[in-house]
Amino acid sequence: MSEQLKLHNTLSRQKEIFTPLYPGHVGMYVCGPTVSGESHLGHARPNITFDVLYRYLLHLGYKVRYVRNITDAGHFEEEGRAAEDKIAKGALLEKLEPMELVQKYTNLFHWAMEQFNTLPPSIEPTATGHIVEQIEMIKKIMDAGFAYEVNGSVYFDVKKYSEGHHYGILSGRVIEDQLETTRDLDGQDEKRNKVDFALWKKAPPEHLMRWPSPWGDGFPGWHIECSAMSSKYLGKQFDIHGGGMDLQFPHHECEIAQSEIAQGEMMARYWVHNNMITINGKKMGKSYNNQIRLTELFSGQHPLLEKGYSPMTIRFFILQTHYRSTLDFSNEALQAAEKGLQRLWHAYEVLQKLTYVSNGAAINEELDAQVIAWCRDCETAMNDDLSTAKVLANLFELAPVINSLRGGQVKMHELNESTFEFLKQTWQTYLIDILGLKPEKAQDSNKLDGVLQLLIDIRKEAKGKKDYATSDKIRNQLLSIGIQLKDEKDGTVSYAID
RNA sequence: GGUUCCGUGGCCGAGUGGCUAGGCAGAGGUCUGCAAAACCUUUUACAGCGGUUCGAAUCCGCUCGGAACCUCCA
Repeated sequence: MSEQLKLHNTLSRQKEIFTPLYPGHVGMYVCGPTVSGESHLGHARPNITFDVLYRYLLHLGYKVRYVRNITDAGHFEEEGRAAEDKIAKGALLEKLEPMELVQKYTNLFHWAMEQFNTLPPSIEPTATGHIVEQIEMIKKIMDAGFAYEVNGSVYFDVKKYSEGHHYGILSGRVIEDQLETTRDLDGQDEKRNKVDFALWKKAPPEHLMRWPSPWGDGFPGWHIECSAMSSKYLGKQFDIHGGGMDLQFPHHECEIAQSEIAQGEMMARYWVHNNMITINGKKMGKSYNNQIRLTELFSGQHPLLEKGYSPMTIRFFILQTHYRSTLDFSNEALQAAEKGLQRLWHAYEVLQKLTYVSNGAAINEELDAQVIAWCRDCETAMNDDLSTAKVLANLFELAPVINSLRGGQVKMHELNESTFEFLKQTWQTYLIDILGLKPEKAQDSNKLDGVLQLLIDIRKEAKGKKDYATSDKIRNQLLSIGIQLKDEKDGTVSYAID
């Protein structure tokens, strides 16, 4: 009775059973970052969410092509540098080279994603690398009569589109309302209607990024890249399109309209949107001036941060909430996550060291069944629209069982061997492979381990002689540098390094 | 104003008609030379008011409060 994966489809506003277009294969497109600035905590959410979806699809045995774009074309300026630029007209090297800026933030983004242990997408296309494809698509839309040129810019005619198509199908917007609020604000604009959006923008002389086109020098509009690149790599129609909820309108709505006209099909079948990260109840975003950059988050260098938080703590923090709920940032919540994750790691490490032994004594049927149930429920939870929070809750339920096996409160023979193997496999599969968490502490080198074993021995000898001054000194000094000794139930001593 | 969504115990957060969520914090206990860790036990819930139902945190209505989108935004 294996269950099927269900995903919440924004198009229907319901959870739907996921069936790929082509059996065994999944095409997934996720809107990536605009690399005109440094990534902040908000950016971590979609990338971690869709990384988990990607990993889960792989786990289910699908061959997945995961495409995540880099938006590196547009009206970019770097803060603090734009002003200088206008003055420094001299040497080429003194000027801001747009690709330099874009490269810098792309590198930073990649670095952060690596910290979060996200798998790289199969293809990571850039907007600047697909100008030709975008121009071609714009031409198609013009030929079809759904776009018009004004002064070297090209706009999509939303009003005309809406006469034969449902503009607002994704976001639930009503075109008439949009048109009405328009009239007052119209005027100086080149657009026929305010709802129209740019496919191509004419570049003013001082504009840094520019490419030649049939309509003169300019740069692509804000939505066309996703339509052009997704169809190039995933086909006219593909399975999953993901991104932040704030992209539903207008970005994804525009993508749908463009693709519909250019290739006559609804581009994606399942639209998956993650919710926002808030801070003090407000969305973290540029316009609110409340974003915490990832570099600041890791280092703790930010007025709102009491300390730095590791990438895995943040990943765990994000996965502890369902991806469609808002997630409120606070130091308290992050610190709770940090401790919770530590507990999970401890149990994971203990589990790695356990091996099954049985003396033929009776199985504790109740416990055995309960362990199986918690393990099985991980799959059920993931299938239910990626309930990562529930998966983690199950692992937390299992943690005391694991610790008890180590501590002796529960004997190994109380579990069936198959149950124990299932337990081990579940942690490996869900914690490591699917949720993508990984141990962060520096690999314990053999030498460090040797030193610690020596200290543990000396402490043991001291304790044997009731020389508690010495034994406590070893324990306390190690603790002060972040190494915690743990006296286990069975008399052995283990340690944990911060 | 329009569209959409949310309001769960000290904090964070699952759950969507009946069955313990979970984490962090707090309390008590076991263990310990004392601790820590670990294990066991445990207090405080479903914004308010009405309705549907044998039964609602869960469905419906209203009220109050909050958020997102409608402009670049993950």
